[in-house]
Amino acid sequence: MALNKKEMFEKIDQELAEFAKAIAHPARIAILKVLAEKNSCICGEIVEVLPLAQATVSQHLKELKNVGLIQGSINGPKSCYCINYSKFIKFQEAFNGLFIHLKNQNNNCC
Amino acid sequence: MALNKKEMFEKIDQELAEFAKAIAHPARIAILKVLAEKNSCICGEIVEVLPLAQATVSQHLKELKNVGLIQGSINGPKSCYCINYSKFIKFQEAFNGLFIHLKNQNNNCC
DNA sequence: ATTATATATCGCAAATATACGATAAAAAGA
DNA sequence: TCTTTTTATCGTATATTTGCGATATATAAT
Repeated sequence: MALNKKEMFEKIDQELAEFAKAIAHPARIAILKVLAEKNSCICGEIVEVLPLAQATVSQHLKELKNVGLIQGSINGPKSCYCINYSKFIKFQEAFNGLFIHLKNQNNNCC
Repeated sequence: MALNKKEMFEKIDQELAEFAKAIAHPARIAILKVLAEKNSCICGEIVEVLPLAQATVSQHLKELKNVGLIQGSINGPKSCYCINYSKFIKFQEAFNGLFIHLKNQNNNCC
């Protein structure tokens, strides 16, 4: 794989793919659900609930943060994470855009 | 990585993650768009449009087919692909389910 | 029958993702 | 100050994904 071919596609498709990748692991979906359900959103609580090591959870949190779906603030030795809803809505719109795009022409031929 | 930890999460999250993975590459999003826009959906036409080799496109088509988002029928030496809209709607519902789940409780704390 | 065309699959190389133990860093508590 | 607690990061092992050339297969065309 000499070159990263992803950059040769439309930016809008790249962004949507990036977001899809962020939620393309059940651990990250579970993390998002925990963050939404709990009032507090301390990293340690997520580690307790998930069947993964602390280092792995930290890595998943980083990925979600990199794509902008969550934000975190350091709170003494603890880290507080929560969902960035505005970013989330943006991606939901992108998804629905794709869905609508695909459903508008129903040329089922096979 | 001794064990595949993905199986330790809820099935509903696993399924959503699987779908997200299918559209987590701009080439596969582009393929879906081409299939939706064109009346015909012959593999060769997709290869022409995408900046990828035929073997690579064939592989992406296989992944989309495996997850059920598209279906294909052999038509002489050519292969005809199209979107499986019922599957697509099912996944759209799964996505919106997650979005609603996350948006209902807006406990933004950081 | 032979050739051309279209697509799937094989085999390989390189890149990326996943997972975790060990350790670093940073603040709270004793 | 020393210890404990909490989290991030480093290093490493393994798995998966991505990409393509070569080849196999199957049909159409000549």
